[in-house]
Amino acid sequence: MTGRLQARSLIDALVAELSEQIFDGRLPAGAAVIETHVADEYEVARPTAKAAIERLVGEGLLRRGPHRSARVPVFDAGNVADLYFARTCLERQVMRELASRRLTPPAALGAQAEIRALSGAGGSTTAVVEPDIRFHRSLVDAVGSPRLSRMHASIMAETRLCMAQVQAFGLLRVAEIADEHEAVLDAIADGDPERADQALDLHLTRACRALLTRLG
Amino acid sequence: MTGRLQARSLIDALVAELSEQIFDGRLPAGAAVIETHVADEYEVARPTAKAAIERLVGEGLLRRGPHRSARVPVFDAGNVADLYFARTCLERQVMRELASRRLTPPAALGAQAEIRALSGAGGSTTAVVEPDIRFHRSLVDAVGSPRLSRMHASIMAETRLCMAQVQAFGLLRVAEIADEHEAVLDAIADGDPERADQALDLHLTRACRALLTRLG
DNA sequence: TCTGTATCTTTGTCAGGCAAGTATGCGGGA
DNA sequence: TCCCGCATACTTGCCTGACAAAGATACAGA
Repeated sequence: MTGRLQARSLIDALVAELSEQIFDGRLPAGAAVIETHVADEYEVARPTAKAAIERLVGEGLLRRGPHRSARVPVFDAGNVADLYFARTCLERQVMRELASRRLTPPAALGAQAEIRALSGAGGSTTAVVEPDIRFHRSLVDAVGSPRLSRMHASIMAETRLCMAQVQAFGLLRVAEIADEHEAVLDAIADGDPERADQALDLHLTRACRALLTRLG
Repeated sequence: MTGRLQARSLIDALVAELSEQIFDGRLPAGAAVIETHVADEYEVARPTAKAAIERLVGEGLLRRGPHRSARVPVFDAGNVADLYFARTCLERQVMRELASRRLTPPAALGAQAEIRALSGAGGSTTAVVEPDIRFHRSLVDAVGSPRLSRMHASIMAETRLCMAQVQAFGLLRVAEIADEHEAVLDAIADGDPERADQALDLHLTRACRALLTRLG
């Protein structure tokens, strides 16, 4: 948990703004993010824009080579597979750890409850993305490792971008997601690392496969 | 594997130089790394020094808050524990994966051979650090996930810094390290994920415990 | 002793500019 | 017609120099 008060520098604000544009598609896949344009648009100096872009590159939300403008990454099949492989790697071990401690974090339960509610209401499927991410994040955070949380956050940022890009909302039924989450939580509550591991693996494998079929 | 040819910008060179200074202790734990000093020392402009420092902060080799100078992090017990926890998380899953594929990368075998040779010669124990890191890195790289390799590289950079700081060389016998590595490789070659997982867990747990006892 | 203030250090951000590298379009030669 | 080399425009890498703002420090006063 970061402090309640957060000093936001100009660069921080720019990073946040650009992130949002990337996530909601205003900056489409493959679009060039040019330092001078950003600087003009937000009325900041070029070094400020540059720093923000470099930070986004560091977080994986933008890619660029030397002397080339940064671009919003386009996810191909290999990229999606790698993203989910890395994510699965992290989260499987986390589930094992949580199960061996029988630790079901309240935040995860809350997020799960929200997803359940959405599945009943049959509301917009895009609305499930946010609590879903929160569910996974709260599980990872529960093990209490700052480094692990940081790595996971980075992976999830990319995941979110990937989902937005592939327009993956509606590919999976909300009820299925809720059921799979439930299975993970049950296994953790039972203190069964092996089952928790497999339940999570199934959950992510399905999600990944849905994305891959959409990509062809 | 990155390309054979690498365009090194000034900032890249600075990052490399500062990294070395941090690793070999010329910049001791807690030392402040001040933008203007770096700029003067290497005869570059302050923005250049700033960019290099920010990159090192991003890699975890320096820490800093807003309006405060960057500092070489000091590792306390909690920090070491977290570092090894995150590392173990990653590597355990990797070993499982490699074992299920029966994949023993040649680079890992080479590094292991070097360590064996050192254990026979009874040479300087500090010399084991480099091949040891190479051993673990080559295993992670073998799964072929760029993201995973990147995360691991970041963790290992911190690990190296931590070991240098605690002066952990000589805490463990080279022969023991070699034996533990051998156990991991055997389990992978046998296609036994469970055993590979546990062999690696033991290896890292021991290393971590050695560091922790040194810290008191 | 504690507190408030003045000063110094260091970072955040800016403006403007030159050099170097990359992409693009055009014209000439095979 | 197609391919190759060349000139141009665009973009980034790095620079100098500067001012404002935030932390750190030391000192004087209550």
